[in-house]
This record gives sequence, structure tokens and C-alpha cells, in this order.
Amino acid sequence: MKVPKYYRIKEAILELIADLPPGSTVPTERELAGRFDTSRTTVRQAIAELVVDGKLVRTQGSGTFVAQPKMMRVRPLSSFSQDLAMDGWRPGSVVLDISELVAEGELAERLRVPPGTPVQRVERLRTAFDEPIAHEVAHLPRVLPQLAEQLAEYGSLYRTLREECGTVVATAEDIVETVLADPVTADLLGVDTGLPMLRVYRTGWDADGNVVEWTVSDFRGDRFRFMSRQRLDWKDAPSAAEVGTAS
Amino acid sequence: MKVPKYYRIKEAILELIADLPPGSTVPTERELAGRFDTSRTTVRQAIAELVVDGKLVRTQGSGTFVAQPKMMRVRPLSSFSQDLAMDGWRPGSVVLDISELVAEGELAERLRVPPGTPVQRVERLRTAFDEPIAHEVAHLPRVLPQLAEQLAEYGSLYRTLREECGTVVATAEDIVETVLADPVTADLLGVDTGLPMLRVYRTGWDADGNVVEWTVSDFRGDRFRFMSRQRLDWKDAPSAAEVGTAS
DNA sequence: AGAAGAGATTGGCATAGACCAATCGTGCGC
DNA sequence: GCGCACGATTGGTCTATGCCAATCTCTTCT
Repeated sequence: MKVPKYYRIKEAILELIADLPPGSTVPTERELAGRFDTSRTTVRQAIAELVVDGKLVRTQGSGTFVAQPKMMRVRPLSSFSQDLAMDGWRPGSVVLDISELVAEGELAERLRVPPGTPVQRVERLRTAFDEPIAHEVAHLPRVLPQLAEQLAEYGSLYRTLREECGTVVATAEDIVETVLADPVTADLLGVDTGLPMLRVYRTGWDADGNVVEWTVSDFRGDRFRFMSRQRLDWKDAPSAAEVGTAS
Repeated sequence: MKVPKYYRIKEAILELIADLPPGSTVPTERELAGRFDTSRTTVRQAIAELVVDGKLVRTQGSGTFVAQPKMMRVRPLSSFSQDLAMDGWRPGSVVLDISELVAEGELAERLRVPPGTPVQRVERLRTAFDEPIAHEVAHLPRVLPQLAEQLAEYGSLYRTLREECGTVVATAEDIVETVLADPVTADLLGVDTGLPMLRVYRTGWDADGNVVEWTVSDFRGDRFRFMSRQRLDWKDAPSAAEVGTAS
């Protein structure tokens, strides 16, 4: 089978850094091009994949370095902050926007409200160890005027819903796909445009089957893993799958 | 914010194909380069991302075309074939290899068997509508000499386990991450090397908490979505998380 | 010392072009 | 009419190069 040259260089670099500790500097692109007798373009393609794989990080003007291993993990079943706190990672979030919004089209369908209903929008940057790891936009099917203050107090959105509204998310459905970081998201997360990310669409229901949340989250694909555990034998719950999800 | 030129071209092409039905031909790279007053390299970068996004497909010698929308979905909770059959997609699989293997290191830990135990390895190509969509390697903690014939008879691995061994997978844990297709996998699935894929590590337990399966699956990221539904309030089951998962 | 600034270094973006490989269509020969 | 061969077209890979932007370092001035 034909293996592209950039891929052989990728493997060569992998071997080169195999024994180096995270944070070590990697030779410059220009030097690697010389060493492997190829062009800088080809070396850059190899390095680009290693960055996506979470093996290297690049900083313009500074250099290329061996990355921390990809070991972050989150259990999407429970709440974000709960999961990460359990693992001791100092989860946090930066509120980018809290606003009201009139639900139309897909959003209204997702939240199971009539088109024209005012709903709540919460846009946040999720962090762990103060490093941004996800961009998240949550939608709630009703407006909570004090949400900003309450969120600041409780920290977690799920906790706020429980304390202030008596709403408990009992069932959730996650749809996971890969997307590439657009320039805006990439800038927010401090990664390169085009980095593969994990996009999670989450629909949450309370115990009575009412939709209480619809959220889209983009997680850094280079730093993240996703975990979910489930019983295979259970009964059907309300489904979000009735709404078409073709993009 | 600075938006790279290739990204603006990507958006321009997206607009260009917005109203075209799947299968429509897109202008050639050389023509697009002329039309957008840029180099073919830059156009190719834009198209490459659109391919990854599942918006376009390219065939060497033939051209670039509007892709089918990304709408495949699978519920990882139950078995692969069960899910897809439900949606009427003619799921299938091609057995690439069935062999015995002596479990060592991580594999032994995952399967909870002593190092040196012979185990079963099943490598398959999963298909839907006869199109390959995933590459999967399953490991079972014991050897089943007749597995090839039984698999051919029952079709599904889960069903084989149930009928022949009385083993039912009652709980499963999935760990999802993004990886890039290596040349071998890419060739098997008929996609480009470097395409982002969804890798799923699955550990399956029976009702007594014994590990009955450890499987690694690579799904095409451009054609696939992943769905899982869960209760948020349930009790802990056996965990695979005790084994380190740093790559 | 400490701060400011100039220059070198490094990665980021884009260009132009050469050659390869798969595909498709056309026309020739049978 | 049919099939094969060849050539044109299209995407695939790689090279060489120029300039930009962020960063770092070292010098110089106060």
C-alpha cells in the first residue's frame, strides 16, 4: 500500500519524541525539513496531524513542543462540574452571554415549545485547570430573570435548576459527532481553526418527560475523551430522535 | 478577528452548493482557484475541510461532488446490528480476521484475565447499505472455537454470545474520542488518510459484573453520528476507569 | 538594575508549479 | 456493434519560496 511521505515523516517524528517528556522542544519546522530531506510544507502537514492527535502543541514565534498526554475524561451522564470535581480538576466556566431569545424552528422543536416562546440562552466557556476545554450553548424552555446571579452563586447550571426551579434532569440523550473548529470557536478555546472537535447535542428531560434543556457543546478533540456508561436492557424514554438531525 | 482566506473560500463554496442536491458536481479545483482568484492549494484546503464536514466527496480522476447529508446514527447502547436494523439500513459486516491471542498488558487488564490467558479476537468491517462505516476489533475473554461459523449463522456478535454461551451484555461503558484515520484503516473504509474518526472503546459486562467484551471501533467521522440516552440518577456499575487510559 | 527597543527566530498563510494516478470519453480497429 | 487503446481531465502529492505575525533575546539607554 502506498503511504504518503508526510505520513512517514509523522511516524518518524513520533519516534523522535517517544522518549521525551511533555514540554520538551521539538526541532523547528525548517530544521526537520532539512533533516528529512523534504519541504517545510510536508513537515507542517505531518506536525499538523500530530497536533490533532494531541501529541504536539505549536506556538507561533516560540516553537513546537511535546504535549501533555490526552487523558481528560468526562462522564456526560451527570453534570459537567460534578464529573470533573470528582476527578479533582478544578472545573470552572466563564459566562460569555446570558440572554433571552424567541424560539423558532429547530430550537422550538427541540425544546418542545410553540414557536415564538421566549426561552433562555446561556453561552459559556467550560474550563478545567483554568484551561478552556469546551464551548457550550445551553437553552432552557423558559426565562429565568435572575439566572446570571444564581449561576454565579451555585456555579453549576444543573444545581441552579434544582435549587431555584426544583427541576431535576432525570434523563438525557447525547448525540456526538466530529466537527472542525470554526475560527470563532477556535479563538475562544485557544486552538487552531480546523481542529477536530467533539460536538455533543444534549437533550435533558425531567422525571415527567418534559424537556428542560437543549445544549450544544464543542469539546477540544485533542485534549478530550468522553465516557458514558449504560445498561443495555432498559425501557424507552422520551426521544429526541423524532426531529430530523440532518445537517 | 483574522479569518484565513481558505476559510472564506470554504464558506463561499458552502454557499455555492447550498441549493444543489446530493451528487451534483462541483467545479474543478483549478476552476475554483481561478474564480476565487487564489491558488489551487488554498482551494484544496477549503475543500478538504468540507470533505471532513461531510459536505463534499472527492474522487480522483472524476471530480468533486455534493455529499449525502450526515445523518447516520447509531445507538451505542445496544448492539450495532440491532440499532441499524431498526432504522432499516441493512447493516452488515465483513469478517477480516478471527483468531486467538494471548492477552498481555493492557488487554489482559481490560478483560480482567491473568496475563497469558488465551482470548478471542474478532476483526470486522461494519457496513450499512453495503458502505463501510466502521472498523472494529472485538476481544472476548475466552476462546470460542466455532465462532466463525456461529457468527456467520447469527450475524450479530451479541446474538452469538447469547445463543451459544448464554452471555448477555447487561452493562457497557463507552469511551469516545477523535482520532485521524491511519493509512490502513483509511484504505479499509475507503476514505482519506487523516480523516477525523470517532473511536469508541467499549467494555461490556454481564449481569454479574464479569467483563465479557472489550472492543475498539473506528467510525467514519464524516458520515456518522452517535447517540446515547441515559438516566442521570443511577447507581455505580463496575468501572473500566480504574485502568489508566492515557495514550 | 531596569526598561525599552531592535533584530533574529519560529510558526502561520499563501502562491505557483511540477509530476503522479485514477477516471472518463472518444475514436479507431476489428 | 463491440471492445480496446489512448489521451484529456481531474484530483493527489510534493517542492520551493515569499511574506506575515508572534515570540524571544540581546543590546542599549536611562
